[in-house]
This record gives sequence, structure tokens and C-alpha cells, in this order.
Amino acid sequence: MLIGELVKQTNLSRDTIRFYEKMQLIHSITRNNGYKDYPEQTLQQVQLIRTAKNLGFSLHEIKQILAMTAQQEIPADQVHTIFQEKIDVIDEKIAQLNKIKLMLSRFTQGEPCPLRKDCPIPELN
Amino acid sequence: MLIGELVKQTNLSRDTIRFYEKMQLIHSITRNNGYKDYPEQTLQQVQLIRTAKNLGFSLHEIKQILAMTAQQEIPADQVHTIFQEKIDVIDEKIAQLNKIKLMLSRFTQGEPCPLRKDCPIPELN
DNA sequence: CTAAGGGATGGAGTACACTCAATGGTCAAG
DNA sequence: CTTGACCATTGAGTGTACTCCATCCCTTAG
Repeated sequence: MLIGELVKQTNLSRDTIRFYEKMQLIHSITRNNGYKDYPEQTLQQVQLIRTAKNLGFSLHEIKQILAMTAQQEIPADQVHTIFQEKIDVIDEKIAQLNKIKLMLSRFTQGEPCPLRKDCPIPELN
Repeated sequence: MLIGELVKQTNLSRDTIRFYEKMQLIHSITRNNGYKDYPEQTLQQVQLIRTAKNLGFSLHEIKQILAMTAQQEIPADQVHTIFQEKIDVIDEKIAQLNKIKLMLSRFTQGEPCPLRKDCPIPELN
């Protein structure tokens, strides 16, 4: 698959795809004419990149995950650990979001601004 | 409060504090000798910055929030609207994070790895 | 054969959020 | 009156994740 096709299939920009390849998240084989050929599997990998990015993984982390998945057998423990860490981070974020939401919603219901000089900010952590 | 004290109280670096001031998230008054004096309230503001950053707000957004709260008189309707928008954004974030969390926790409980070639990645959006 | 529409490469630029280094001024203790 | 801790400014550099541009090569239709 040439890059143009990949662009269509993935909705990523040419530059983004080339950036991912430069970062070695995806790979290609170069044809005789110099054009790069991306294997079908690249579609899955891009989907993975997209998803993992949504999950808060950095490209660096994603690269490591991709490297693991390139092996036939992924050590289940490793995946578990990586994901559990992310879940913990997410739980913390949700808790904080709920607190700040509560704070903001109180303010929109006529209570004094919690961020003004004369109003101490409620504890968020 | 001089910057050294602020560093101690906030655990931010000198450079980060100066960066925040350059970005006008925090403010100081300059003494005769050229030293900068940060008001006590800066501690609260830094706490807010820290929390909001954790929640995924950009410094630009945080600056806007801080700017609003600095005014003595904020038209209630306007504030309500702005903060309600933030609340909506937060709700969306919470929902998204919950979806992600659910997905991840399923995979940590023995379901197949969502990142492997032969396992389709579930839709997130 | 030529022109359009890909394709490749290299390097620069952007936005965000810092981080560091150089240089120099201020202050309090001894 | 010097020393060391602290303060200031300026400008450059870092890492992440792109994004854009200039220039040039390859292929296919007419």
C-alpha cells in the first residue's frame, strides 16, 4: 500500500504518517522505484496508535507496545501492568474532575467565586 | 513573598514560576531593590494551576480562568455561561475517561489484548 | 512527449511547557 | 568589605507531536 492509500484509509496526514515512520512506529519496504510500500498490517497499527493515544499513551510508549506486539507472544503480565497503571491515572483524573466540577457548579449557583482573593480555594487533592 | 519562598511552598522550580509569570498566570509587585514580591494568594493560584493542569487544561485556558476570577465584578450570566461550558467539557472528559477505563479494565481481566494483530480494537468514539 | 498527480527527502517552523546557562545586581553575616 | 546565598534578565535549548515547504523523482493518460 502506498502512502496515498494509507492516508485515505487512516485519515492521517501524509506528514503524520511519515513522522510515525521516522519515529519507527510503523515500517515500510521500499520498492525499486523508491516508493514506499506499507503492509496491510499498518492499518491495524495506525488504529492501535490512534487508540493508545486516546488512552493517554505517548508515542514513545506506543512504540514500545508495538514492539511487544510484533513478537508473537506478548507477556501478559507486562500488558496488565501497563494498562493497570493507566487505569490508576485515569481514576485519579476522574476524581479530580468531579471535585473541580462540583466546585465550579457551586459557583454558577450564586456562591462566591472560589478563586478570588477573599475566597479560599477548596482543597482539590 | 520572594520567589525562593514560593519555590519552597509550591515545589515548583524557579524557572517554572518565572515562566508562569511571563505567561501572566501569576503576578508580582517589584520592590525597590528589584526583587519581586508575590502575594500570598499566589499559593492558591499555583494550586489551581497544578490541579487544572492535571485535569488536562492548557496554561492558556487556566490563564483565562484565573483572569476571570481576578475581576471583582463578573457579570453573573457571563460567568455562569463560561463555567457551565467548562463543566460540560469536564462531563465529556469524565465520560470519555470512564469508557477508556472500562475498556482497559476488561483487558486486564483476561480478555484478549486489544493491541495485538488478531484482536480488533474496539471503537472509542 | 508532456503534463498532472502522485511519490521522496531534507530542513525549517509551530505550539506547548518548560529548563538551563550566562551575566550581573542585592543583602546579611562575619 | 568580602563572601555566599539569593535575586533579576535575556536568550538559547529540550522534548513532544506534528506541519509546512522546497525541490526533485516516478508514473500514467492523452
